[in-house]
Amino acid sequence: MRDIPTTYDQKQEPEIYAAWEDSGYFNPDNLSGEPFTIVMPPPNATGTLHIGHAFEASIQDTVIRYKRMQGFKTLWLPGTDHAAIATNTKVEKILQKEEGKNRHDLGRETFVKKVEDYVTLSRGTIQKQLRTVGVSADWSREAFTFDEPRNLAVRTAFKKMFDAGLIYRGIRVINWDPKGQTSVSDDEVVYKAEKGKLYTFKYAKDFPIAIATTRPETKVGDVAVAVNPADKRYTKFVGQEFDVEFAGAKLKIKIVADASIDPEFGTGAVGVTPAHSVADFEISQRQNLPAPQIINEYAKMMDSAGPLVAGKKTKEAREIIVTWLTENNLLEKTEDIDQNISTAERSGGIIEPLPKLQWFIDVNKKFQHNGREATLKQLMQDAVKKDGIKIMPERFEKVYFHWIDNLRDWNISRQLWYGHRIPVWYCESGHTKVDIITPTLCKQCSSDTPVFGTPHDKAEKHSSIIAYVENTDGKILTINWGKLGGRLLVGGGIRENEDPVECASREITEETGYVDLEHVRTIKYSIVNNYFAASKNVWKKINITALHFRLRTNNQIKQKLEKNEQGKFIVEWEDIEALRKEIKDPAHAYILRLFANIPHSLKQDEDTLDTWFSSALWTFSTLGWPAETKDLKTYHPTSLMAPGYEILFFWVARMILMSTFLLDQIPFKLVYLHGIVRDAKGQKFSKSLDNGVDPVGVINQYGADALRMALMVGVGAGNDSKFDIQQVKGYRNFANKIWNASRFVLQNASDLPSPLAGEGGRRPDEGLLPEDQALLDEVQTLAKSITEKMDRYDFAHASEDLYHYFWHSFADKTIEAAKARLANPETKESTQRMLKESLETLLKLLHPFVPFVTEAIWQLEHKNLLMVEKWPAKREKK
RNA sequence: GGACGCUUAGCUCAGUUGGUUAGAGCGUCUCGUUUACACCGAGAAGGUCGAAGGUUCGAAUCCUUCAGCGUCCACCA
Repeated sequence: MRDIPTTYDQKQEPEIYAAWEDSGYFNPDNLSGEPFTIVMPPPNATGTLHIGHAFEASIQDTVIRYKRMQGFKTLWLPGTDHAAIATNTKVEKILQKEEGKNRHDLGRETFVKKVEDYVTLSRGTIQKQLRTVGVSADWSREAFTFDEPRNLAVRTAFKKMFDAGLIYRGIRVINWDPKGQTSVSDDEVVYKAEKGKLYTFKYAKDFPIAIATTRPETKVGDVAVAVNPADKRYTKFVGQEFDVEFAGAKLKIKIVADASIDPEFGTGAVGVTPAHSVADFEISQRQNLPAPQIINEYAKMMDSAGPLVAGKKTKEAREIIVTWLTENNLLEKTEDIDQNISTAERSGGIIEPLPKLQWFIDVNKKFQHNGREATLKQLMQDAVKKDGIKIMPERFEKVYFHWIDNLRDWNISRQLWYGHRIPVWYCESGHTKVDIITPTLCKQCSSDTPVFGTPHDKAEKHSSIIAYVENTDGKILTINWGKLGGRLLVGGGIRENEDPVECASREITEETGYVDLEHVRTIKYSIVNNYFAASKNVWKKINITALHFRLRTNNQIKQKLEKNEQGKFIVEWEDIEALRKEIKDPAHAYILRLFANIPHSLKQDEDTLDTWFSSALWTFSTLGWPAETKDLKTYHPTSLMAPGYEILFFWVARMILMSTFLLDQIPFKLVYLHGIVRDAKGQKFSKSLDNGVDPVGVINQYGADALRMALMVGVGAGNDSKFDIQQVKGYRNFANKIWNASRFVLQNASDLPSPLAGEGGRRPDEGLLPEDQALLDEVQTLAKSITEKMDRYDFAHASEDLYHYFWHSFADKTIEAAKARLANPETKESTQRMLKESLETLLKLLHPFVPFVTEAIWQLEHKNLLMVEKWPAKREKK
């Protein structure tokens, strides 16, 4: 009898995980076969694992493990999200609480540093927690939405869209969040039902038309009254202008006819407040009306609102104006109504529509795409209609199309400090520069003022600069450029570990790689950001410890560098003064000009990008884009995306937009939308309810397998589910059942000669009694049925079937019946073989769902990992 | 206002293209300590499938209407 403990101890899970991770099989470089890719929806870098994460991770891990066993080259790429707005808000709160300061007290740089420190501290917590769930993700490829490679992707994407005319800057009435002090996109606005009052009034006694509003305080910003052109009651007034004195403000109200007005509603006339209502702003554009702003970013009335309310909060102003209306006998009616107020999704602040200069992505603009005219909306529609993206469950496809139909231009700029800075620079002369790399000079200006010497300048003609960087290993990587004929030469074929002297000489003598100043900036960008252009499309990360310059005349290069190391000096890149001191030779004057004689310096746009802009690039920015890396070619389009349905618009739709536009590829083939995990009563988990469950605590108590089963069994795509700890307990018992059934088999079949069926040696059916063969056939039938369900992504039933078969057929019936047969020498061996083979097949089938306990058992008998065993049934052909 | 989803045993949910006595888990009850497991086994009770009407030889399943619950979208001043 083998000595195996009578209960499965989930405390060994971390050890098992370590064995998987150490095996290298999380990394597809160590696997072969057709690629199968999932890029993980990145949890917030500052977050901690909640049940929803555990659920999402379980789904993906189940798929990945299944596909890996089936022989796919599986990549599951993990990462975290910088979640600009959420993180920004979080740190501001901490700052307020601990130091009583706001971000402006610190200043941009200090604040951003503080946020980054905070992110560094908490980033990684969630990865550690994900490991406890058992995720078999390739940590070597881990990405962050706000690291350098992703920043390069963001800038590249922005520039490409800008160049295509799809990104524009303009003044629009946007959703302003006074609490978070930023604009937010339409999707980040959530409506809350509230009781409100509808006031019907006239601006002045002699004003001919009454209007209705729920926000009297905005009426001091009115410029017109709009009526339906077909409304006979008002036709005679259209075109007239009235000067009115309204609540202390002098207004000029024009009567205009606009088809958007519903004559049936209220008085059939609308007071138009262009600056503080999206709909009114549009009317004002059509009717050529001004848009005076009367509410500021802090939701306070501005001086332009008139002396009666200036400086007051909107709520106070409302009361003042209602009082004023009453006192002046202008208020005709006050009705109680149900209305929706707009709030900011993250901060909860009440949205104040304000006119602001912002960046937008134009979703309706036509552009050339593959020789055809298209809009971004069309690209998004086609991706699902005909380019092969499948959404599960299917009903969400309808939701998706409906969303696209109603989509307006996407406001992508945020007035936050933490996030990808908008890659746009402005110079004093008013030039705008959009670029991937950070420019230091205004190209338009500098083209008027050459920064380099003339081609005929002999001294300059024969000089060159070599710059090289040292990495931490003391290895030298070179970046060098020289100057020939007044043009700057940059080494195009920079080689790793190449001797700087050799490189410089080679570059110059071969006269390769003529480039302009732009390329110098590219190099500079790469150096500053620790990225090194090893060749045209390959970016390598290096650790720069020092940046060196050597100045030598061309013909002396080799000799001097070999012999005279005193020529070497170190400068800070931007430290022009240091450089000036070092460069004494007037022959190198042009170098000074390169750094010092800057015609117009550029200032970067203050705004940052909507966090979803960088998230939208996630499927390919994680694979190396914009470089055409091997990963990108191998793993994109990805196979599966499994987010919650609540981010279908925020994220899934935007990934489709970016991928189809930038790569001309769909980002993924299948979207499996999962539902929300609620508490046992069906309520959402929330801080205010304090009903949160810590999955790590659950795992510590009952094991990851139990948690995973509880989350997966019976939960279909798109369905919300309820989390009950009783269920987890039940599946912990199941894990123990697997353990003990296995224990029985191993203890009773250990004297059986290995290897077993199929693995060389005897044929599977050789010498098997018919009744045992029948049981094996039954398991095989199950394997087939499970495989079918897995291929349909029907984990709800696959897991349930396995649970049921293992417990109530294999354990309760097969094993029970085997007890007598094992005692009989006639039937013993056949029974042993049947038991062992059944068990092995069942363990394989169970592994994607309960990876730990199955692996633990497998390790009792095998050297190889169950994780990479072959799946026991053929793949469904499609 | 528009769209979608749900309503089946005490609870949580399955029920594929309509086909015999409607299933599972948990819970409840009864019995049981047989050398895999009490984190167990054997067994039992428990449902006129939200309501009404229709199609059909036959409806939990298809159609219509209604009710309740829920979600998303739009938002009218």
